[in-house]
Amino acid sequence: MEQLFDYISKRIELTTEIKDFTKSISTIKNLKKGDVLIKENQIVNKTYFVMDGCLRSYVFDNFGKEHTLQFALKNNWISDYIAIFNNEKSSQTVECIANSTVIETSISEGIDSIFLKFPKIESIHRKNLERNIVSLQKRILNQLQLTSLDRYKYFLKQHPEIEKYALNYHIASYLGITQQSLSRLRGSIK
Amino acid sequence: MEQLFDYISKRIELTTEIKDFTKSISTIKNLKKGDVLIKENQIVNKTYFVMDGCLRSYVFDNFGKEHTLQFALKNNWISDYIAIFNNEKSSQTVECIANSTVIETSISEGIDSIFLKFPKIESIHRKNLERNIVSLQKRILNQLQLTSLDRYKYFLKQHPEIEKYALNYHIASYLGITQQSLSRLRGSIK
DNA sequence: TTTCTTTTTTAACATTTGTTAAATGGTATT
DNA sequence: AATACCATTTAACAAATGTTAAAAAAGAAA
Repeated sequence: MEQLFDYISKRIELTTEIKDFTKSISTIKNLKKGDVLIKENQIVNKTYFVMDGCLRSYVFDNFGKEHTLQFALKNNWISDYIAIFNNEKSSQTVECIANSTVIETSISEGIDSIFLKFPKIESIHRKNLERNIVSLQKRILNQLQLTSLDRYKYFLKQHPEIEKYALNYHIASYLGITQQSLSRLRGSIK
Repeated sequence: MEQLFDYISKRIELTTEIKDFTKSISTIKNLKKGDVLIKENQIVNKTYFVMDGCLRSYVFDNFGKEHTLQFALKNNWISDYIAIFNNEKSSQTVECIANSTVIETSISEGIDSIFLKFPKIESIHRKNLERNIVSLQKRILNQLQLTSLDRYKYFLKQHPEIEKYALNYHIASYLGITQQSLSRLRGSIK
């Protein structure tokens, strides 16, 4: 749990009270490759902080194809935030793509009520949201202006250790191309 | 100015103190089509709430092509948030694509210091960020799974009055296709 | 109206990416 | 080692989108 506090403390100092509260709603879990943490059409009241390993969130389209929204490596949060922020059932699947250790944090009492009790947590959360928006906007701009080859290169820079964990088709479905196209691109690099 | 307060009040009740503070850092501006509010490589210390009309934010790529990140219609905020949240110079251009009335809000004292003085504004901001993340994630998922024709249809639903304001190539550069391709798609609809 | 300017459409061709299917490579299990 | 299973690569062809250039349409200005 200290890993999470270390991570946050780099930006905002944490009181004992906040740490205790966070501990009270969190559990450390060891997960195996293939474990599914969130399925489609569920109520989402948990969010995950990756201590080690790799998780992936994705959706299925009408043809059953998967489209990857996010990879979460060490020190990243992952969940179905569309469901959480909109108070909807999940549309995403969150899955372990490697043996992982995570902190599972329960937000079943409602995130707004947490922020009411601990305004400092709202500040932490707010800053995370801002960083998240920056990276989502950058991803969109990349999608608009880069070729798929350049998107792939940029992706590898952004996710340095991803090739240890992710399959070819995981990455392709994040970039918005087929696994065959990605294979072609990889061939063209050499 | 009441339009902004009405908009916010639907979600959170506003005190006179907050309204007065907001007024003290805000000005109503009448703008003409073609006016540029933010240029590349500037310090960004303003954000804009559209009361009427339409603004657009976009970047230039290495070939001088424009890529649209956002259209802001009535009751929407727009600025270069990558610059603001990262404390960087602007990489985006924000431009009026129709005669517009906006509220220009100065955040030159730093948004963090504003939130320190008025925690309630931080809550309002936080909720806006959450909604923004939902729509950015949905846009990415659409980009991954929809054909350009379906993206175009979805875009029109999302921005009902956009055709009054935006040129063909504005929309194409938002969807990630050329204006010629968009023209083809429009032809195929009839 | 006429002219000038800008935007949109159309067309021919090039390039990229998708689709389908088969072959190859790798890993784990028996 | 042999088998089975899964992931990756390759190839041929189809479809979608980009590129370039010109024509048509729409708007603005004289």
